Amino acid sequence: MTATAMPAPLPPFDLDLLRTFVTIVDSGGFTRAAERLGRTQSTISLQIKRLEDGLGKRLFLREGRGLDLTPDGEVLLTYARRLLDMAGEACALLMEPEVGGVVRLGTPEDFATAHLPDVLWRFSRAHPQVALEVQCDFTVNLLDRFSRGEYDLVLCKREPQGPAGGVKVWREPLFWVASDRLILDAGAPVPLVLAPPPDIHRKRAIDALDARGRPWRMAYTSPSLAGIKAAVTAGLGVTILPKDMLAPGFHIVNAEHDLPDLPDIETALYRQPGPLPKAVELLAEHIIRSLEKTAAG
Amino acid sequence: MTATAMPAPLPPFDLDLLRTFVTIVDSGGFTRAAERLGRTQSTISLQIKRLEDGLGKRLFLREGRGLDLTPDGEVLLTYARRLLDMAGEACALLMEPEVGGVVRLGTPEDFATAHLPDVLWRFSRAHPQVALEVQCDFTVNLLDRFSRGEYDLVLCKREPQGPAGGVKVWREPLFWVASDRLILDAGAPVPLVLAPPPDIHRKRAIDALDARGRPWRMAYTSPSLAGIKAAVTAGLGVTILPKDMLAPGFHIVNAEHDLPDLPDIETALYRQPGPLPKAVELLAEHIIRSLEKTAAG
DNA sequence: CGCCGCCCATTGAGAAAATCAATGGAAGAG
DNA sequence: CTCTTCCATTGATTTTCTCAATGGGCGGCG
Repeated sequence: MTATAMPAPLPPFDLDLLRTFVTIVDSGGFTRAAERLGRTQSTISLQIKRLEDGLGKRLFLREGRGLDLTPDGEVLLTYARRLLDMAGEACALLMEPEVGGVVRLGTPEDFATAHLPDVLWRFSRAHPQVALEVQCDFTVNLLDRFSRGEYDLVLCKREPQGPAGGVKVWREPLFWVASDRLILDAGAPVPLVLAPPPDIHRKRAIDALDARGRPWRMAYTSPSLAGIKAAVTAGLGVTILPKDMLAPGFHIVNAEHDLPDLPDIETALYRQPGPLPKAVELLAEHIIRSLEKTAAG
Repeated sequence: MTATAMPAPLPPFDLDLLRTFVTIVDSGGFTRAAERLGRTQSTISLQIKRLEDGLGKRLFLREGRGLDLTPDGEVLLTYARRLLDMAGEACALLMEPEVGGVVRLGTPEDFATAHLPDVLWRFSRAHPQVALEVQCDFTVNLLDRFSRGEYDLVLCKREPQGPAGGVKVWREPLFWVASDRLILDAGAPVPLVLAPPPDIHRKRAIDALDARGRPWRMAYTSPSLAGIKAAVTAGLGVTILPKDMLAPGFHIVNAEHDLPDLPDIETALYRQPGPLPKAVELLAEHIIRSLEKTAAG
């Protein structure tokens, strides 16, 4: 799935050296750090020399008696701690017995189709003992069932300035789309192809048109993304979709038909409050981390 | 500042090995990875062996032709990528010329007093060329001036389910506190020691008492935390504070005087929209990272 | 003022580890 | 069946890391 990446630029880092580095800072001296790490003092000294030479930056100010960090040393220190923490975390996770259990995830159908397959595939490979129960539904239903505890996690669409509490995992602009077959007179009501009422896209579309005073009519209603795409392909009307969910033959027609711009759609991950089973935490972490790389601000 | 930490548990990680590992995954084979990394194939093979032996886990399934990751390998892969990314980021930051400029930070006074000194001290050591301009004010004023662009960053108190957009950096419960000297009849109005009107604590206290139908009177008003503490110490009334801000001689009197529980107070960091100067980004990152370790959920 | 102790830097030798080139074995392609 | 491809293994070579010993700077203390 991942494209071949560059061979990595120049990371001359050695976690052992970084550990020595933070140990020195925490214990307040080369000699004490040597004791704590079970090495000789000269080894510590050389390790720091290696680190400094590799970076081309001095890390400590040797002012006779006391040790002091240089600005660069201070910067490196925070990263060193984070790197060591993360390494320890990874290690702990790997040493742990395989996680198992069930995770119930609620998500909008379109999001599941567009962005989740790869994410969930990777997760299930990493944790084959975890049973995933993914259900697709409308945002309002998702939130409703979530509040009744029927899901451990839900992904929900929300307004860019929507309710807090969740972690934003995705954001993208929405466009009006139609196929070539659509014939639309400038004066006629806009034929809409949308999901039935509790759908957030439906609300978006109608609100935007009403705000502009543009007449519209509901041409086709389907709860599934496939149904909507079929209707749009058939030229029955226009719908709204994010850019990367266009089917073949679809075009963005915002400009062509003078349709109002739509606010961005934001998807957030919500988890049940309180302590959660390991498997749930892992999936939540995984979803957030997997999507944060690609999600536009 | 940081206490001597444990010597680190069991860190058998080598970033070079991890880089080899992800390169294999990305390029789809030991041999190709060897070319890309400028090593021989046998070296790659031994490096993976080292990784696997060190972890005591197999990372690849060698099924004749194709390579496949084991579940453990899949887990390690995500961590390996994150570790390498972070190392690269650290490297890039260190190689960059020293950042300079001015950062204007707005913050509530009590938060600045309790949590910021160490955080800002470390930042100024890491980036001595950055001039920090910290101003303390009430939340409403902070937000107001922030919206006029007078601050690059603001820390603001908000309700646990407050407005989105900021990053939560702190959360803690609030308590009613008083000193020994306070004499309070059960029936008499509660004497309050609070900051003047645009203060969020003031609103909290009054709302909670009103909701309970409990009479109160404003006994003392001071815009500064020091003034409030002085008044409470003098026994003039009760105020509300987070647990770790109690002055000597203060006690939590929620139960003793049957005062209503208060919702948690949450502090969030807001930054101006759009691209920001490097120094501002760095300080924002630094504040978030420094506080996330200690902040309660 | 000068001695002593503490702490970090340096040096050279020895030990350990990583790399390489070459070879072997297993599995798919033709 | 043969040929190619790919990973595992082996032994020699080179590099790197560590150690013990020594040197230099600085402050405390007599």
